[in-house]
Amino acid sequence: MRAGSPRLLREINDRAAIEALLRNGPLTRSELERLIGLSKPATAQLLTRLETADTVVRNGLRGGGRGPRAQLWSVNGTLAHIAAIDLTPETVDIAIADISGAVLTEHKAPMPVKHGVLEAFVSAVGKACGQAGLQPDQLLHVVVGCPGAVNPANGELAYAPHLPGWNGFDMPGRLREQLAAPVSVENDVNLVALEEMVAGRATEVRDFVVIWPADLVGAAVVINGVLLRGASGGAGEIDGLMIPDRACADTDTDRSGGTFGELLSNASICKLARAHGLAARNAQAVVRKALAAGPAGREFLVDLARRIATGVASVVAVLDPELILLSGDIAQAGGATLNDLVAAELRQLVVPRTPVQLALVTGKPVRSGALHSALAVAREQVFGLPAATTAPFRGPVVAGSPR
Amino acid sequence: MRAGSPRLLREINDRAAIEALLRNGPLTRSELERLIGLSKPATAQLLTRLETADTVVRNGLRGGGRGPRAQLWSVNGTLAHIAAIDLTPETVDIAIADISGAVLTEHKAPMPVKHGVLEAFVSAVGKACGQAGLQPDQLLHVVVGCPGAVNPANGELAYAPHLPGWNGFDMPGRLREQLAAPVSVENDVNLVALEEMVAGRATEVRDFVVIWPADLVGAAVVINGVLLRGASGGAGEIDGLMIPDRACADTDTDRSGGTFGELLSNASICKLARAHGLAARNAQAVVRKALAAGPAGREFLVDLARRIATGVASVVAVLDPELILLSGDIAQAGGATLNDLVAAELRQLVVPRTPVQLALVTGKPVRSGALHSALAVAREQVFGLPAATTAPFRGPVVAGSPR
DNA sequence: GCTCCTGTCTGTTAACTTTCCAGACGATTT
DNA sequence: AAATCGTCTGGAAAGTTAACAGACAGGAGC
Repeated sequence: MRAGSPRLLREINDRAAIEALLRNGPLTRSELERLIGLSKPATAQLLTRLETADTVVRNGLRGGGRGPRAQLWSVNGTLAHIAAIDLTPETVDIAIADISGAVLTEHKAPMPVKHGVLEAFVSAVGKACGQAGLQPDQLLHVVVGCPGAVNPANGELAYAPHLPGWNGFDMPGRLREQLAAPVSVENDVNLVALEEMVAGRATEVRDFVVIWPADLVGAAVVINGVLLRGASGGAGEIDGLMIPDRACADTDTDRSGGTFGELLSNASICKLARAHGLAARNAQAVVRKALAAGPAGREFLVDLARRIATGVASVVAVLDPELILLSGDIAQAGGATLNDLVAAELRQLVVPRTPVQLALVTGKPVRSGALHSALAVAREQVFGLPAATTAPFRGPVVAGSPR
Repeated sequence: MRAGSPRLLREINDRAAIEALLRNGPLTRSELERLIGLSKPATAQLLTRLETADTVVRNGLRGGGRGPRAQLWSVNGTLAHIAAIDLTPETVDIAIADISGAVLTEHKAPMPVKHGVLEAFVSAVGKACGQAGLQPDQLLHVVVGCPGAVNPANGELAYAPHLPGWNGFDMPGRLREQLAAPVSVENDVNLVALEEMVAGRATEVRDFVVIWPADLVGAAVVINGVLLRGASGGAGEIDGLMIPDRACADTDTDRSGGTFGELLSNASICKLARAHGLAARNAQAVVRKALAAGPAGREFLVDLARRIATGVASVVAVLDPELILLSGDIAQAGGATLNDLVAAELRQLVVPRTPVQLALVTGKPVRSGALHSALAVAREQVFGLPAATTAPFRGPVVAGSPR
């Protein structure tokens, strides 16, 4: 720790004011006073200083009460812009926002099946930027959420990415080069977790895990309010976890050495369903069918829950989190029924009584999470604000809407 | 974030000075200036202020160079005292230290087999305090390291504690009552991890896991330099982890559903050894014998390493830590050979190439870890210093030794 | 071997700067 | 008339730069 002169106080107070303005939208001077705890003259001086530095701007007047109309202030959004991108095998979904968090424009485009993905991606970003009146190289930061995880050593997508055409090269490096803007690539489940922490089920919780049972099982781990990425970007990559098959129905699996991913693959789940007399073309459909069917369906769901819970048990044994969130197509299809079955099975496997809930997936969690992630990077760079999401964030400010 | 007046500067600077003095032992004013970055008059004023508040004391003079002898300053150790205790089924090992980290006295006593453990414990603490010229109720904080983990809900020891006589009541509560001092009870493996982070193999690493393969498998998880305890104190309690038995030799285990602890129990390891033609009365002895034996011994060690690595793989899949440390009797007995076999097996199970090393267990890691833990609590209370061990700690100051 | 000078370091004092606070005052709006 | 906004004035708290007196080691000179 180092000591500081009065100059340090300035920095602390400026940052406090900027953070308050970002969080709580346009504010009058007196509101800002109360939020950051400075006196009237100090706050006024601070605002004029930040205004001449172009950091804050006047944003209308607040009337209504007695006395003269108060000046409203907000952070100058045009200081910097960011892009948040949800990249899937089928589509790319782009949002351009300014540093205040206001979304300027959105753009969605299909991705080609195999060749030319990079070109399609870059042109979609270019189009989105154009709609916002920007060039891609004016973006302060770009966050791309996609399946898989980037290996920090060589930048390649690892952990069995389901993104055809994106393998075998330094993905963030190539994007950075093509867009002439800083790019970071983040696992999609991690971004969902970020979003759940910011505006979903995990706002009151500091340690939680999002589990994504699917053809490619993923998980995101949040410890102490900070997303855990892992030494090689592989935290939460539990697809390869070796777990025993504890399903009651015999589906001929090698009971001594299945991976979590194998046990929850489409094929394996459909096989399990057939053993219970159910048939459908994929896991999601099977689960829906089982919910509609009677006792046989329930038995299948119990077996499925046992498989899921056995993997979740490993996570709970290692981390003992405050909360487990289930997300993804299968969990959504299974709804509260499957969720509760997993919770019940989990209780029999581990000592902690960790609550299991369905993730609150509304809207576009991956893109939203990417937006928050990019904003955190940009705000750290521009304002020196700490990027760790500690205090609850009250959601982005909508452009031009005074509160 | 809140803003601050000049008074906040005082607090920041005082804390910086106290931290520098705690870390780097007795310092002259000019050394302190350089460390915290204040000017000469400000530092001098700060020291006289802290001296009149009894927070720092003069600690001899530094001669040798030109000019007058410089005054040495250090934190007033007598401000508060703490106790660090290593509690095992057989013995209790107590150290009393002051807030500067100087150990005033040590005391070790045997524990009774079944009855009267509480009384024996309290009397041992009383004796240790007496040697230091204190009463137990003068202790600002007491940290007890022991096997198992305390359930925060009711204070009872959980996770199959191997501490006879300590079950079925609110352990920290009862100790607090008997000693009339604040007590916290911490898992012993957690304290070993803390010690490895402060002065062992993990000083350069922020995310690591200590694995303790034994009759009761434990693990300690450190994320971002902070020990993870878990929502119900159960983080790292991987004894109950469901893993398949991947040993080649058939020992008649239920391949579909063993727990990690069952596969590494004394009985199970001896059975595995017998399948390889080795016999001894406990796991530690078997491992030693296998090291001495030839190829058959090696085959057994490979099988043992497969069991250990399968459990470790679950941890790596969830956390992707920078480092895995093996500790405890079995790992010690197996030495580098077993360590390397585990590392090799682990590579076949997971994507990350997590290094596996033997813990650097010298001296008394549990008691030492308890000491650091108690000091962190005391320093937070007395000086308002943040308790998270972020910056590397350079070891406690030995009583009365000027540097 | 002794004395004295010099350079360097310690610790203190004084004057100045930066930052914030308390309170007063005029202007504005209901 | 009452409340509120924005600004102004004087002062308090904290730190910085600069200068000074005193202490001590080392070397020069005898």
